[in-house]
Amino acid sequence: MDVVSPELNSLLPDEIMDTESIEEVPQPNTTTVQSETSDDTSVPMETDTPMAAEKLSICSGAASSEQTRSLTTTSTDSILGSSSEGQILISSSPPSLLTLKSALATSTASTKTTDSVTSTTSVSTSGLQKLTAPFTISPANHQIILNKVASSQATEAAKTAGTLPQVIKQDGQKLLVTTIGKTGQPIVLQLPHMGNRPGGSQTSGDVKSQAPQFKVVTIGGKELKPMVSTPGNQLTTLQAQQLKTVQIAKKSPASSAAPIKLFITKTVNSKGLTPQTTVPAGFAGRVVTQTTPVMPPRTITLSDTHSASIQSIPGKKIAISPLKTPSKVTVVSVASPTSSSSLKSVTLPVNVAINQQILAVQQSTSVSPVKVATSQATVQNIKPVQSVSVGGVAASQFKTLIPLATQTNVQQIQVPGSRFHYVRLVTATTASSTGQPSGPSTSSIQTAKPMGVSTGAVRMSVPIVPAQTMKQVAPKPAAQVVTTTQTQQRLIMPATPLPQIQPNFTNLPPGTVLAPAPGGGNVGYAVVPAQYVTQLQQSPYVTLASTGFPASNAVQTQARLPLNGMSTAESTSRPRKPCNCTKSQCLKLYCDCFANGEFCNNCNCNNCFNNLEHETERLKAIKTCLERNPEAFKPKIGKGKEGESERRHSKGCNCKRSGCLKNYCECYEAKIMCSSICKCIGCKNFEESPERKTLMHLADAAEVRVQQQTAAKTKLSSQISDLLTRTTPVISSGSGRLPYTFVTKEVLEATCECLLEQAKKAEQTHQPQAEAERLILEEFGHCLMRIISSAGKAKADCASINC
DNA sequence: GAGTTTGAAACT
DNA sequence: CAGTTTCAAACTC
Repeated sequence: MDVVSPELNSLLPDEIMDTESIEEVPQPNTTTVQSETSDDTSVPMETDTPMAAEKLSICSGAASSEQTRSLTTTSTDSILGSSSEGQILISSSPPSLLTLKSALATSTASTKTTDSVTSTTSVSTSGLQKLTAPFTISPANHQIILNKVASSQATEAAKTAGTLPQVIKQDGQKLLVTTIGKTGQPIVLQLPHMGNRPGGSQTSGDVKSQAPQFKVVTIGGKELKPMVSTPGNQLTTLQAQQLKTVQIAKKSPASSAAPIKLFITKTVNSKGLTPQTTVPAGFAGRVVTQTTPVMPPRTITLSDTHSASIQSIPGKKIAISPLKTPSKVTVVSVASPTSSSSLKSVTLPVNVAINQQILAVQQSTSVSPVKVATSQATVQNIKPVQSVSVGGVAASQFKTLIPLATQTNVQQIQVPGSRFHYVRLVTATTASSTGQPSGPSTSSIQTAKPMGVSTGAVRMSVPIVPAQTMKQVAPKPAAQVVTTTQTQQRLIMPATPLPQIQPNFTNLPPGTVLAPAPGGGNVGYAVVPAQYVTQLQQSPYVTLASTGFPASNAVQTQARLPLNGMSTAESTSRPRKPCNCTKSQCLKLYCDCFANGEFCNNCNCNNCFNNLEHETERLKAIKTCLERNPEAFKPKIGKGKEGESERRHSKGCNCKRSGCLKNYCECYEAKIMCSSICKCIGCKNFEESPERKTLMHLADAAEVRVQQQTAAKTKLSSQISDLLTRTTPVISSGSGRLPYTFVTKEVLEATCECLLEQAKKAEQTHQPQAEAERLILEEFGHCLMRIISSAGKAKADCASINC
């Protein structure tokens, strides 16, 4: 296997490297990949951090650099590889590592895209190596973006490169992958494109400015010419933080199909901060990274299943914003509308398995149900039009699944001041014009039937929805929240037309859900950043707006980030602690509720602004926090470096007096050891620490005691309850309580007979009514006395036998 | 429950 | 970036 230089590998995100289950799936079928330049203007995605960008692009043109590789649409296996070091490799070899195939390869479970026809794309390295990557081409304008960086940068870069729309032809189309530069040098992989597409670029000029060190090479026919060349692109070392982008643009030659782009962008943080990867859908394919022998193989799988009948839909884009939390996985599936769509069957599964992030986007028409395979080898038939695939995810990882129920145009929406990316979904009917309201009116929100994908660790994220936003896009009754039988999936919220939302986007807090899209049966569900994880269903705090709710009462969703250092199950099962803030108005990170992305609920705080009533202030506060620290809402406990503890504090603690053995210490509180990045003094929170061990033993013992006590209480309660249920109710009588079961039906009948007899007697004797009543009541009293007497006697007998 | 301690967050 | 202040949770009594 051909491997790009280790230095390049080092640039790849760690998440990518963690990906497992590289699967070779030779795809015999070679199908035509068509993509067409779309008029859609992609919404630039925010960049987590300004960085130098390194870009891999598969573009038309001849590769000039030494590490140039060609991607050819042939029946061979193609490999896109990246090393753990953040290096992105596109290597091909007969025994290809990377396979672009229609099904999600991660799972052995059969993932069938019944309607889709797999096209094979081969990647050849310098003509010496060929990699076949079968993939399906999505409708026009579909874009797949794996991006941690602002899309704007990528867009700009694309503009500079002048290679926006890329077209992959069915046969013989050649893709050259040029790895330019050595260590740290930007690599651009770009599919051959038909022509420039102004405004359609996903990349922004920021790339150039921020990351002068990337080089884009377009391969046009046999001629290779550098698309972008910056001074630093040759062998210079990348900046501390570098952006890597893999862009694959597909464009149908003459068809109306819009180009499909695949961007894999990574920002490499010199500090080793958790990089994030976003995979926009629209293109299935599998990128297998890590061919480096030294590094454990990590795989990014992009499976692109494309039926031969597939026709690209112009203006259709899917951009998945980078995940806020590395440990979260966002899965977005966009389903084509069942309506009269030109598309007969489109399956655009994108399965990306990245260390802690997996983004899977699969798009298909309603006509062709798609099976989704999860990493757990779980294959489900999702409703037609919806399919989500997730692969290779660790159990503890957070994942967000947001199916998009309709054929939609997806646009990235950037919220100024935040790093969150939003996805806009536009129904197919209005797909023609991007950026315009797709739906007839917001008032009509159709029933959305989001599907959850069964992945053990998958959970739906429910972003916080500001009331303000919801006022405009308040979910209509039809909106449905569907959860699968699987454990951790949660919510799905319908996407709303951009125009309605957009005005508020600047104020949207991270995790805001784009609301239900209007328009006929085409309701899209937009995901929103995984930043906020929902408390839906499980949480008593969650309030979902329901049908008929006035806009002002619109959804108040309790969103919650995974508690730091806690697993999903833990965070969800453990009740949230109410805060006691008094001065911060619960709008600063002092407030745990706010810090966790939650609204205050049942708290003890004073002058709380962390609620819908003060959404403006709240949004402003969120923005302020993010400006101050973009990582502010990220979990503090993340994955440590290789060889270190699995979990560690992202910043480390600064304890001075607690010895890091009290809950003052965030590390100790998270039940993790202090790490090298901690600045604590007198730390005793390390593996061999006797104090810590003692403390742990005590804690364990205490926990055991608590559990035992709880169990005992539970058992006792159960017994009492059982006893009460079995024991008939009693009536009080003197010293004790007598079971009223003595008042049986027979007793009642007898009593009534006695009373009737008394009445008859009075009637026969022609007693006045008053006298008759008195006699009856008197008899009733006698009856009661006899009953009580009998009950008392029975009780005594029962007690004597200890019953 | 009040007061103290602690360290993160916020501020300068 | 370092020092200081503010803040709320953790802790003690």
